[in-house]
Amino acid sequence: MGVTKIDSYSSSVLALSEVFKSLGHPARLSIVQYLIDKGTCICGDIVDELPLAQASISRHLHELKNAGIIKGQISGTSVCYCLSDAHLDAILTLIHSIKLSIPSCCSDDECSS
Amino acid sequence: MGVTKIDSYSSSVLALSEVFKSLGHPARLSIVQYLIDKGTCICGDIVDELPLAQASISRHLHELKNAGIIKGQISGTSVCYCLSDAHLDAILTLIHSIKLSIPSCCSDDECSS
DNA sequence: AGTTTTTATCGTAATATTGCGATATATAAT
DNA sequence: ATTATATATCGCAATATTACGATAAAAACT
Repeated sequence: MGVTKIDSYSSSVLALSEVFKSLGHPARLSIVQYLIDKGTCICGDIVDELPLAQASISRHLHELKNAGIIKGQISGTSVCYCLSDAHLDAILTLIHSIKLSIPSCCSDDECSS
Repeated sequence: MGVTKIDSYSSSVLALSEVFKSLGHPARLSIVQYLIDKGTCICGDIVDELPLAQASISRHLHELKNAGIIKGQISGTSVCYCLSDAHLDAILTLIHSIKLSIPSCCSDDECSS
């Protein structure tokens, strides 16, 4: 975060900004989108989906879990992740709202024009 | 953002994550909170509110404007900023929802316990 | 026991962010 | 014209983030 004067803020503002920060990276947002679409994932699913090494995906999953966005359940050798329902509705609403208002984007992915 | 493989993501995901990223810093979130409370501000208002130099506040305002969160209207020697109404409702809902679910925080600021 | 599969963690290099002082710019007031 | 007020930008140093390969850890299978 650079030279952030982190101790100058209330814990409420800090906690809130952590949630936003965790969603403020395209890889982590892609993971959330994947979970919105598919419901659950294991780390390997995302490794297949994004052009990042397994170590990097694991770190991003860890950060999303830290921020309370997702939760993981150990199942054999793998860990099954899903969206934690804490802020889920609000996050979905915001994502939907923002997507609608991004002029350069059509429905889901790239624009042809 | 570190060594981000930024060209591997759709413009939709990139734009969306930019919005989240801009809210993911305590100073910028404090500015948004100020605007929720008071409606408008000039740069100097925030300089009085936060323990940051004028140059830093100006940069944060610029980033919020860049992300489409706020807009500024020149008025004499100062610039009057207010929340842009694009994602406003959705952002308010999310902030409210997250605040409710932060266990260590009571109503607005620090907890006494 | 050894091997495979899956995830997590460590160390490190590359890059981004943050914050500040100094300075530039632009309007308003004297 | 000069001064005051308000904001923006530049250059730099300090710190944070990101990504990777290598390796560890832990369960499942042979």
